[in-house]
Parts: sequence; structure tokens; C-alpha cells
Amino acid sequence: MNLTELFKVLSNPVRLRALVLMHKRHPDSLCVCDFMEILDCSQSMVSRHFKQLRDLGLVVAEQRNQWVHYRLNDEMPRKHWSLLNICLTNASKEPPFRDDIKRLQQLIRNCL
Amino acid sequence: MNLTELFKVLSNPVRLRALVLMHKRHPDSLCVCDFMEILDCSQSMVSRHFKQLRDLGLVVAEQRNQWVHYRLNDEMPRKHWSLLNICLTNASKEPPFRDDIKRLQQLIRNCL
DNA sequence: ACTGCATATCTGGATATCCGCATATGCTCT
DNA sequence: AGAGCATATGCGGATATCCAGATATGCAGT
Repeated sequence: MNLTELFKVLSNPVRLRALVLMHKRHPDSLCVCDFMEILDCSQSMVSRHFKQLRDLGLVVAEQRNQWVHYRLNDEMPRKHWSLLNICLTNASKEPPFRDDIKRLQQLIRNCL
Repeated sequence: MNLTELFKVLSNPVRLRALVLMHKRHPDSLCVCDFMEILDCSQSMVSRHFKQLRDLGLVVAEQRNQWVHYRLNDEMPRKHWSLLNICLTNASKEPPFRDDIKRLQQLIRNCL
């Protein structure tokens, strides 16, 4: 994966918002249905965008019963990790992403 | 300009390479024909991509006789500036961009 | 005014991306 | 095996992006 590919992945709102959520949650994971709820988008949409993220090695999927959980891939190349880290940290402070994080925390609180 | 728009701009090789060159040269500028030579691409291609960069406020154009010189826009919002700075610094160490910078330095040396 | 050069924009076509809908797969429980 | 839920994928259409080639604009020198 080169830099332009990385930026292309980050250039879609759904993917960027999902990555910000995984970053916030790291090293824990979130299941697809949680993303659907927080991001308010369809199942096929989530699934297809996540396939791209998997193919590029940015995230890893883990099956738990019928649910699939996604998290950031610790084992991506360091250069990508550090840059991604900075980008996502920046993003998480901005309005659309900050609101997602609030919904994430609310959702986690409800699960206790 | 929001973050996804910023990343979309960075997701095209020509635009990213051009931005890396401007970053290296900052606060000085480079004229369109220099970009054409270093990036080895057509005049219309440079011009079209640069219009996007201008429209988003990432770069500013300055006319000097028949030449138009471009440089990074100092006056873009701080958040964008700091993130862009990091992205371009990262990029400038990678192969395709590093080679461009070498050609840039060679070109400058020849002009003395 | 005319020429030549630098740059900008327009146009059309190829390709890529994005998304909704339908369908397939895979898991769990009965 | 069958039902039901979660997830993945195939397909088709709408839209966006990208680029080459042609044309337009603008400046400098004759």
C-alpha cells in the first residue's frame, strides 16, 4: 500500500468515521451491527467498505459466533500506523467524528 | 474544507507529488513548467489539478510575467496546515516523492 | 496588430467509485 | 433439517474522477 492509496481510503466519510471509531476503541473491537447503528448506514455499505479496509491491511476481522468484530490491525507497517494514528487523532476532534464517538460511548454504557 | 476533502486531494499521485514539491520549496514557489518537467505530465493536467488545490485554498498562484508560480498557502486554517505538514513530510521520505525532490534540486542547481 | 510562449478551460470518452437491492453464506438454536 | 439472524457478495445504475486533445486567454517582444 502506498501513500496515495492510504489517503484514498481516508477520503470516504463512512470509512474515515469507521476508522476513527476503531481507533478510539483500540485495541478492542466493534461488531458490524454497532457500526451500522452509530454510522447510520446499511449493512451492505458497511460490509463493502470494510472489505476495502481489510484488503489494504488496515483492519482485521474476527468472528465471534454469528458476529464479526473489526479492529485496527496492529501489524500494519509502522510508517502507516504512525501516520494513520495522527490522521485519526486529528479527525476525532472534529464535529462529525466527535459526535460518532459520543454515540459510541453511549452505546457501550448501555451494554453494561 | 473538511478532512475527507483534504484526504481526497491527497489521494491523487500528481496532486500529492506536486504538494510535496511545494512543501519542500516553501516558502518559495515553483512555476507550472517546472512541475510539468519534474512530474513529467501534460500542461492541462497540471493546470487542472492545481485549480482544485487553489479552490480548496491549499495553494496560491502568483503571476510573474507570462509565468504562474505556485506555493503552499500560508493562510490556510492551522488545523489543516499542521496535518498537511505531517502528511507531506512523511511522503517526502518515500521513493516516488523523494525522487521528485532530487529532480527539483537538480533543476534548481542548473538555474544558478 | 501579429507571433510565440505559458497557462487555463472546455469537451468527450474511458474508467472508477458509490450505493441500493437482491441473493448467498455461515452461524445458532430448536 | 429448518428458521432466523448476521454478514458478505453479485449486479445494475447513477455519479464522480481522470485524462487527452482542442481551444481560449493572457503576456512579451517585434
